[in-house]
Amino acid sequence: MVLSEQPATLRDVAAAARVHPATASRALNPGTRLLVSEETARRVIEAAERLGYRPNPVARSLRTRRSHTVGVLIPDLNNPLFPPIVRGLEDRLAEHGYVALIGNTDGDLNRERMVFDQMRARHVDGFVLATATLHSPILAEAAEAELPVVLMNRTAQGYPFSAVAVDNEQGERAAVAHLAALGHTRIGHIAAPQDISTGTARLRGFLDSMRAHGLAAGEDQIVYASALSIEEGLRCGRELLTANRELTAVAVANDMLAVGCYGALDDLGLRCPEDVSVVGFNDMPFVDRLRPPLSTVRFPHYQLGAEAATLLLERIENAASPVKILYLAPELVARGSTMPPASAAARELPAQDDGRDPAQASVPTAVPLRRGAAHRGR
Amino acid sequence: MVLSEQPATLRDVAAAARVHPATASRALNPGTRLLVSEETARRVIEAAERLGYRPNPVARSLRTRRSHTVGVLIPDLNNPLFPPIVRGLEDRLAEHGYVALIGNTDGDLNRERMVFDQMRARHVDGFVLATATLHSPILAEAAEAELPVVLMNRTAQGYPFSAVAVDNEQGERAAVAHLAALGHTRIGHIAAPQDISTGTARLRGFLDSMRAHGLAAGEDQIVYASALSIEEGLRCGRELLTANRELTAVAVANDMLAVGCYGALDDLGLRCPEDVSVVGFNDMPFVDRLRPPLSTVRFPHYQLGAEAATLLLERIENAASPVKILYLAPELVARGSTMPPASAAARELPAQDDGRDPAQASVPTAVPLRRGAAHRGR
DNA sequence: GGTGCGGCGGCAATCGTTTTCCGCCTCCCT
DNA sequence: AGGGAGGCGGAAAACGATTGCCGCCGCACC
Repeated sequence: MVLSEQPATLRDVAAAARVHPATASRALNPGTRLLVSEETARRVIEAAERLGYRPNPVARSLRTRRSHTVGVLIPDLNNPLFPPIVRGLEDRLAEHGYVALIGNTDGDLNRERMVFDQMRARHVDGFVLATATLHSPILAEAAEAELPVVLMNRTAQGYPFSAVAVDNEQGERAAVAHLAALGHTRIGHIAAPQDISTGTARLRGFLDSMRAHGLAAGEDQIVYASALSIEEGLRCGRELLTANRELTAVAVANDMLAVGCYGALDDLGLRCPEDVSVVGFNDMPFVDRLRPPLSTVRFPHYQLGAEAATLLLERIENAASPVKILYLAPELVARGSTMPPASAAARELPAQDDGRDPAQASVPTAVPLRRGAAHRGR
Repeated sequence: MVLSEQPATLRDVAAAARVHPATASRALNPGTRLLVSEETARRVIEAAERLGYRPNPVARSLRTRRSHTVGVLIPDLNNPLFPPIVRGLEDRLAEHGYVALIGNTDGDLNRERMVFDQMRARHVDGFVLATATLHSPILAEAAEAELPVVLMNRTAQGYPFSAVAVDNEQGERAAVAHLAALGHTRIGHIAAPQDISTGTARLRGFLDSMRAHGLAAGEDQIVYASALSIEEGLRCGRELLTANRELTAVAVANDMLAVGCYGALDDLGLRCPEDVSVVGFNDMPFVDRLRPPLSTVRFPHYQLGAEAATLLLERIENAASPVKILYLAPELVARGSTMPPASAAARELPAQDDGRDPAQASVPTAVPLRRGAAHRGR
């Protein structure tokens, strides 16, 4: 590579290799390389190398109508759940020469429309939407325009979009099963917003599992969050636990809400897990650093993003490729925020799927009491 | 706006308004509008409106060599410190019609080079680098190529780049002053990597302030982290506190490290804040949710990003604009992780800037002991 | 009434690629 | 030896905007 004022263009390469620019183009593109003789290709490639030629992606995009850019709409990048997902997405895209344009929407429809339009104007080749709600107008618009779209994490009915999501029903059932196995019978639920697929699926999982365990699940045991924020978790936690003092456990549909719920417990003078067990959903980063470490439902974040990227690339490369819906299996991870209810007799705890006794992972200052009780019971 | 198969081009608009495409272009661009008659401009604009004309940014970029895109290099997007900063950046950029291309580097030079080259190939108009280290080869390269660059959060000596950063020395001095005011005399420091400006500045602030308070600050009181991760914080915390059992407080140069340090305290059977006070740096999201809530040094995250964007836009719009270095003032926020050392006689605590007694904010299960002890001491 | 000037807007080149359409040359087959 | 086929590569037209240059027209001044 030689240093020059202006970066080398295809014409320069062609001139250096004594061929026509068209030939140089063919020689340089793997797809059309077989159209030129091996000798010519070699000469062109060598010249390109020597001049440090970098194809101008703008010019290429103009001609091919491909920007090798995809738009990614994230409801809230401040939620630490998303960065690892985005990482998986970006890495997979990068393997194929694509880059991601990240847009925050804050769950605000106007904002969502703005960034969506902005990205369309920039001719992104497709979209990964982590913002789907029941009433997203942009889904209909994207379907209408036949844009390649993949829904990520949240799904939506009635659109011809590929999607990758978590089996939320199963995940929430596992959360309830965990609490039930510990001996809890009066379990509350803080539900995520019901215009989001994760909200309804997890609520369904909760109700299903409660019924399957023969436990009552009345309307007074459920509080509906209107957003996925710590503040909203605080509000819901307060409401649920003041209205329903007998609850010994809360299955929270989202870790951000669960973090808020911790705050509510503090406010009400309740201890976690001694007075109330809490289980979240998502296993977002840092919840294992809380006191007590949060029991929650885990799914592979990075993979979710990577799979979404793969699905989108399939649709971009071949518009006729089939629509796929991919579900990732969730897994309960028991930590310190769940333990048997204070009223329950001490007894053998069931083995946990990550091999850790939940009591061992809980607050040092709190665990010895419980562990002692368990030992006495033997 | 009328719906059509192909999106309207400038030619379509021109045809609809019965003018030449060149005239339409002039009429549509605010900068050149005064070159056409008011009547013509009106007609063109009206036609554009009617056809739902959206200028093709790719074609425009090809001609103007401006992509209205800037590259942003982030050392670790999983660090929750960065999302709010990026938000500020993106919002400010959006106001001026620019979008950000976000790139993670993981503190890996190879990765950094890859995304940097990738972004240059895409003809970004400038860079915001939050990844500067003493030895970043790309800084020299960017300077050589006279790219518009703004350094964010981290600075570097000897480059003609604008920068926006925190006054890290002052911040760390405030952290030490806080601990000293509580009565601590044996204070350790977990230093951030010394090839990063924040690492050296905070260490300098620590040493300065220790000296100013007449406190010893020997080499055995300092451990150097080799990365800004929780794991590294864990390692450093263990090392510092096992080597130096008399420490009653640790000033940690970074919140991620501080979170790891919490883990080290647990491992060693030490309680925070009763046995060891901890103060971090950055006030990244969620540290107020830890138990105990982390005392730390705050700076305005969103603003940092927004100012970086402004600085970069200045440089882009006018390459001759002066280089500016902007420092944001930090502010100590005292939470539950700091209290007077156990050995100190109980006494009036200085008023905290957030109005909360640090003891009140700490772990409910732990605080009563300490609070009781304090009461007994009166 | 002629000349000059200024405002408006058309013409065409240009940005750097890709791709379609051909023409040429070679080689092989009959 | 002639003709056809096929491989190779050149010419030129896109893609959709911006912009330097220039011409036209009208008005004003001498």
